[in-house]
Amino acid sequence: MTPQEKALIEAKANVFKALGHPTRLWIAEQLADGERCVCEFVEKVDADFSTISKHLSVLKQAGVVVDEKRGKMVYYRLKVPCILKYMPCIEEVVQAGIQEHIDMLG
Amino acid sequence: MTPQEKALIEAKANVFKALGHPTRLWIAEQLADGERCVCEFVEKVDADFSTISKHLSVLKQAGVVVDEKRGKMVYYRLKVPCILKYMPCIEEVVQAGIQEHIDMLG
DNA sequence: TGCTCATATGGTAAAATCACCAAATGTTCA
DNA sequence: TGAACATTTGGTGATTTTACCATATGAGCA
Repeated sequence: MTPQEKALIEAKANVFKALGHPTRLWIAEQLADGERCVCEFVEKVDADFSTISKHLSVLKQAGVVVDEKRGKMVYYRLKVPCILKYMPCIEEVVQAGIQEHIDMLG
Repeated sequence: MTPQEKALIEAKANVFKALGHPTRLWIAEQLADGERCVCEFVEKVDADFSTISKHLSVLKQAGVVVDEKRGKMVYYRLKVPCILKYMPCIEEVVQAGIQEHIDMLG
């Protein structure tokens, strides 16, 4: 594996890792139909302002979202919306796991 | 958010998390064109047998791969191949980040 | 049965992640 | 300018992840 290949796979893994936290995944899904300000997330998740802010920073640094400050507020949106096209496949993985679990019990 | 919704998003995040490690993502990509035995991974990655085995176990428990023992060897394959279908999008995220970095320097 | 090979599991120390609190920053408005 | 607001940053302790080593399991073969 060349250093370039290694760097690429690390960057890609980093994208998955960023989405690999329930709160961050939820945030990404919230951005499906457009931008949201930070305050909207804090309102809906029962978590500290700073916690949300740090999650957003992880998503931003992974390249999943971009932010824009307008007035007092900061708005976030998906940088590369195709990310969301992934979800049906992920749900398929989850469903397969659940089905297997049911089969095992039955 | 209902308990069901919460459980679903946690399960989905877990799939992303499983892919969110360079070695595990690499393993998943290796499985693109069919099954591989554990020994093949160990050969190509410079890591301990037990390390690879544990990564495989994470992927398995997340529902990404399935294993099958045949004779002395254990073979792994992708359970839900669509996982790989969206790599171009992930690469797009990464590329966008790199481009931005270049622009910033230039 | 006993040996060897392929893989898994348990233990452990170092590093990373997470959520909260407190304090800093930067923006608007009086 | 100064108060109020939205968000970020720094610090901390608890928990999780990771990679290695040593040991266990389980299959095939002598």
